Amino acid sequence: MSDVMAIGGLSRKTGVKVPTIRYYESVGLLPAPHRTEGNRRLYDTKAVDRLRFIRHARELGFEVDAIRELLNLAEQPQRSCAKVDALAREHLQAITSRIERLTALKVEVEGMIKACTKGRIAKCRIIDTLSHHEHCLHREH
Amino acid sequence: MSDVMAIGGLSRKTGVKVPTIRYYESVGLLPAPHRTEGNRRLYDTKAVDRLRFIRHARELGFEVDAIRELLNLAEQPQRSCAKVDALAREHLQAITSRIERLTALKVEVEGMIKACTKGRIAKCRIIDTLSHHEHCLHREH
DNA sequence: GCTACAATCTCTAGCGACTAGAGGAGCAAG
DNA sequence: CTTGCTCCTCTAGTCGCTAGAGATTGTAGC
Repeated sequence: MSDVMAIGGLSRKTGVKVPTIRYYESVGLLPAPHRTEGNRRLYDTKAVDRLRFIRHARELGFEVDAIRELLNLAEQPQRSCAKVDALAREHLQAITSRIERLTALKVEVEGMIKACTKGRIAKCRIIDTLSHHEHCLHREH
Repeated sequence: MSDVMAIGGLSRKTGVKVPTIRYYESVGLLPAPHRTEGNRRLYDTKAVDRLRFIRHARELGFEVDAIRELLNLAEQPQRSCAKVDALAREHLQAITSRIERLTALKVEVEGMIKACTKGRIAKCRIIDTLSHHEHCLHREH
């Protein structure tokens, strides 16, 4: 197995699309790799690991800025991982509040749909609810 | 109470920012209003209602395309509201699947954080988990 | 060596739903 | 009359990519 590959090889190994890899380079998640004489990017297995890390963090919903920080931290093995923990907790908090918000929306929309009597639009409870916020269970959205 | 107002008045009455109102006009959610001689937009109470409808639907997470459809339907009171019902159900489905996905992420991130022993990054379970997808509970994210 | 064709390069623009800012004109109050 | 607010249009930025144009490089078959 060759441990040096072009961008297409890296793409196949990680499942990350070629333009996305270039994008990650442009935003500083991946370092600019060596190039061939013909100006093509050459990657080694370290790049594979790093890209898998990025990909996995993205799948878990971490934002690019957070991933940049995580990558920096990962390169300083002797440091305390308190910062890493904090970043993860921050992310967890963001996920939790998104879930809460969506759940509240779900309740409202479900209520709207249940009220629908499948009649004419003139009497449509859904249209009506959308027109009048005060019909909502919660005012805070 | 004057029933004709400039864009700032409409903004104050609905809580929608001025540039957002102009944006809604540009994407066809609000019709182009009459103008004064000095080229300023003039709105009436119908615009207030329509904007409140838009705003409320947005707060409930409906996308602009769906809102455009809902507004068209709302203008045809004699039609059956089956389409409205379908749009709402579609939206509910989207909310539900977003919640499911986020809940799965939450479980993973919580697991990661719990595994953290607050030591050095070299042994950090969070960094480790991010590096190795196979440590995850579910493979499908 | 020559010819296809695939892979890669850079650059620009698009998505959705706004938001921010520049630079200029209109308008009411002091 | 001038200050200061509101309004106008236009452009560009946000986020994380994705799609495409047009040019170049590399490779496989003949």
